[in-house]
Amino acid sequence: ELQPCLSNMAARPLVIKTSTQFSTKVRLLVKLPEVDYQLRVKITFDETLPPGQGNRLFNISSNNTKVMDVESSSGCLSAEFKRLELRERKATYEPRGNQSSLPVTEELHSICYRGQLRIQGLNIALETTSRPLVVISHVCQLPSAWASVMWCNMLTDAPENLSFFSRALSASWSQVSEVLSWQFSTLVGRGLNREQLSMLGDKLLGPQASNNDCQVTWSMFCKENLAGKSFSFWTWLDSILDLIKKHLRDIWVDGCIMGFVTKERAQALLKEGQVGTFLLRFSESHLGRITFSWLEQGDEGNATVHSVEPYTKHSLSVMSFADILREYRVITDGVLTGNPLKFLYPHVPFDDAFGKYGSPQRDEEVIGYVECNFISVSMFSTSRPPRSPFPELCELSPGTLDIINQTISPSADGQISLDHLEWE
Amino acid sequence: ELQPCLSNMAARPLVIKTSTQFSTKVRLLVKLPEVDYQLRVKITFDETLPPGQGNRLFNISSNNTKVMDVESSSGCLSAEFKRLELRERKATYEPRGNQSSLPVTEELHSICYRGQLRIQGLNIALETTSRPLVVISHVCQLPSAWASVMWCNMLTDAPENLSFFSRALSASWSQVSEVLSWQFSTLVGRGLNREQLSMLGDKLLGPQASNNDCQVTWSMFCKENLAGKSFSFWTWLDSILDLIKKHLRDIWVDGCIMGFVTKERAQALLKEGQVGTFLLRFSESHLGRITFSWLEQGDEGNATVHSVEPYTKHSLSVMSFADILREYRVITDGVLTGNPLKFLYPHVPFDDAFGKYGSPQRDEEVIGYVECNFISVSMFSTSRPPRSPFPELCELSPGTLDIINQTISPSADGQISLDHLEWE
DNA sequence: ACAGTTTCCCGTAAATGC
DNA sequence: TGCATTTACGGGAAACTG
Repeated sequence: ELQPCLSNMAARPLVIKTSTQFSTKVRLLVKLPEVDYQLRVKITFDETLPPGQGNRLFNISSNNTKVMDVESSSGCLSAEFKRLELRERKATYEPRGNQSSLPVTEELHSICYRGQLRIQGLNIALETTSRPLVVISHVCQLPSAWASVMWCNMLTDAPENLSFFSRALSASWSQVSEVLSWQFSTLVGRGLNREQLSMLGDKLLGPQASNNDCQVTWSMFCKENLAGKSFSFWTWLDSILDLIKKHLRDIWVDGCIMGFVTKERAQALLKEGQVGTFLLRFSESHLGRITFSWLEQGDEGNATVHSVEPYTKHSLSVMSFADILREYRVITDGVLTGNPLKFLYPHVPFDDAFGKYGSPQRDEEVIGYVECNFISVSMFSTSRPPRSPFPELCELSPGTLDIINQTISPSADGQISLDHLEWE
Repeated sequence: ELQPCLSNMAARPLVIKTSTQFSTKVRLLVKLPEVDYQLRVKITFDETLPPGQGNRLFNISSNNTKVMDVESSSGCLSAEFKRLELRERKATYEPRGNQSSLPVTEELHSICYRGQLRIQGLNIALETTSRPLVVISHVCQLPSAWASVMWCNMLTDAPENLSFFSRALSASWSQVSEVLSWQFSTLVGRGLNREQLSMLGDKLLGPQASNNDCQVTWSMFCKENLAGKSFSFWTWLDSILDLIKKHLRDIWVDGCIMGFVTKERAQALLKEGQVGTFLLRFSESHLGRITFSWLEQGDEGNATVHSVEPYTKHSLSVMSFADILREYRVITDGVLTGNPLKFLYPHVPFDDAFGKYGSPQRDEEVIGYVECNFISVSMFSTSRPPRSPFPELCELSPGTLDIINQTISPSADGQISLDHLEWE
């Protein structure tokens, strides 16, 4: 009865959330003579799953049988199953948590499609299986689930290997980087360039290893925390994909965001340019944040690079990043100075890069009110910094602090002292 | 079998959302001799509902039977039904939308509690009914539903009157104002004072009528739009309750928010005070917003009152209102001037009122970054206002505008011109 | 106690019904 | 078509569960 696969399917729902609707489609790739028959297809979930592995079990919602129709676009037979839903089958007998059990986002599942075709006296069984699926119960599991799907599809063509992650294969950096760039292309409309990928490779493997196209293990990619951080490489990168998707799509597509560049390299690049040159970078120490760094004139000819505290998704929901950049101001000792952001690295005048992202006109007149906006400001102070821009002084006694303040205040300006701080 | 009610219930779930869990409790108010019996109570939904009214019908989730237990606190018998859920029974036969059908938030329902008690040879049927309930399918219906519950409980003690809203009674303003103040007490921790209630009464009925304790109809309270607005009195008031609950609780409880005061009255009050006096008012033209108004020195001795564009829930989610007030700045012709908010009306120095609401310490040091905050600023300009604070000039030809500007700019400062604008 | 996982439910958006 | 009402589901938080 199990014939070689005569049909195939458009793999779409690679990650499925329980209690959430999804749909799937099978297509018959063989043209049949136009005779009078019905081809009824039935889907089942996890038929081929090896039992007793401690995997979760799911019931698929009822509408699991369909008659294939002629698809108008391609002319071939297809069946689309809509409004399907998975619900976990709480098995009291076979508890989860056996020895081997993987995290849920590495547990692979599949949909099986079966049809019976009776033609010219022959009885042909048609069957195919979806690509591996990951089933999650909450969107917060989606990044990990997506990583599994990516990794698995990158390294194997065998849809039936549902225990891939019990011993996940490694991938070469060139494979990984291609997949990453492709993710950016498809999800946010612009891939990653050589410099951006090189920074990512260094981050994942270190500079030597990524040049030599070393192997990236699944664990390095998705499970181990980055050095000194509390999140993995993919968790970090995915948080940035999400940030771009929600708040930075336009300026990302236009290439205004260098983004993947270390603090050291950003500093070096900016120091080559003229005062007022700036660039946009994703935070490496926090998830889903972006900052800008710019070159500011110090008072003895030695220009220094500053960065603002990175903006979160929530900040950007109040004000677009382009508006934040346009309206950014520094207040030094209570005096408002101009916007220090003049040239997007290397030499693009601010308005050439960001002029087109005008803040949308307010939808209604607010007659009678003083108009009021949030703007993003940094307070610099030459004497008594409001929230201790001199963290190393905080532990000193008040007396000592007074002496230091007195020493600093006559000659220094606020920006010089910032020179001594590290920045990310 | 229908005996007089021997039991009563703690009415809690006055508004129930479909597919969302709720619980309810019945208590037996009569002490029974301690004999060996079980008192089993069953709940049903909408038993007493008059049929054929076009009302929606609901099924209550299964756990509808319970044995009463002795409650440790009171010593009386009670049964708590937990994890109940309503789901609409889609009746294909009796469609909704009959002649009489009310909006869903005015459709009253009830839970019926029934017990059978066999004691000393007697067979006693116990029965009681909940207070009227409103069933909604989405939280956006909650304000209207809550209004119905309030109104109905204010005007009738008869729980069985489920068609109350087919001809809703009116209430006197004194009844309504008591209920409103009580809403503020219980929901946000501080009721409404005489001045606040008087403003609300004027808004609802006009000044004469509210002084004479006129009648407020259900329609005026909840259905008709306020004059010139696109929302009803209750919709507006509820949006403010919600704003306070989520973002202003502390300063509301401390009485820092005058809140309910018309623009004219605020203006008059502030003009009595010294320059820098300010007060906090809820927007009357938009839902769930708050603004501040302050007295600013004009340049010819005639102080004027300004208000900023009201803040929304979303604005306040970025920065607390106390912080917005503390950091508010005016920029006049590119020059930063100090915070104009000095004294909370009538005479409270800013820090005495708001000093205690320090912005919470940032949870982590952001070493190496220039600290950066949003602050709320207004740009005043003496010559060319950026986003037309002079709306009445917009229609003039550019040439005329130039002439006017030239006339104004030498002597005027930005604040004088604002004097001519209405403000809310 | 705790981490991985699921459930609960508000609030935005879209779909549906009348 | 427009308005009233419900459904869908992301995301924060709480509950669950070994």
